[in-house]
Amino acid sequence: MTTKLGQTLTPEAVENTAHVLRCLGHPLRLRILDVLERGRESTVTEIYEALGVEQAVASQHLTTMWDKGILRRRKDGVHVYYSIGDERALKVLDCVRNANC
Amino acid sequence: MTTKLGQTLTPEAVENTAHVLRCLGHPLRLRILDVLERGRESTVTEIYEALGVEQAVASQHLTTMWDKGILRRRKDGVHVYYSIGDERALKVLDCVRNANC
DNA sequence: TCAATACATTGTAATATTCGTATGTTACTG
DNA sequence: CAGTAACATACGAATATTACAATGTATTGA
Repeated sequence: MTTKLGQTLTPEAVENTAHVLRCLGHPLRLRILDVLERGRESTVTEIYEALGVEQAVASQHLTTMWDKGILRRRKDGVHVYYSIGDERALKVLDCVRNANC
Repeated sequence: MTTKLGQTLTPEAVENTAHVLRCLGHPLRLRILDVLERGRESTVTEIYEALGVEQAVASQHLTTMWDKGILRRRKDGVHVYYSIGDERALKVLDCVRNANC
């Protein structure tokens, strides 16, 4: 017989990891991270103008990433500042992009 | 004015990265990686039995990951042996799972 | 209070994913 | 060659994602 193949990961851990990775796996969301990576903090307007997309689309993706804990957000008057809220996201990007991890 | 926010990543790099991450972002595919991580190499039968899913479903996901270069496959007679073909996949998993990256 | 700016949310049509079933293909065995 | 085991593929229904347009909400300033 071969080695017994079991799974060590809990179902919750698997689901959670899958959600985060799937969330990162979208071109626009990756570009948002790219912008935030060099700008540290940006408003929604800065982001959607930099990326050349509809305001609503940017807002949707930002909210999605905020829901997953990937982004952090801070409200100041009429502006909402987004920043990276989970350093693992950047690590993941480095892994896939440059293979230097 | 604020700092000009441009994007340094090429569209191809973004698309490629997104595809890989999205591919990893599926519970069953993560569990497949988990099996392969400890077993080094497994047949389709071993995998779908270990995970308790339909043979066709496992085969579909395995082929998907093979297409993306995440898995490697080797045919030996009537068996097809799958193994991890891109170490970055494991690094990404470590990042998201344990945050030790 | 009115208007404008900055974001978020909702509704929806187009598209993509995923699973299960059925069917094909290939390699082996008798 | 017939039968079977191991995998892959094709197809369809259910579901999820996405972008866009429209609308809602909150904050600020005149």
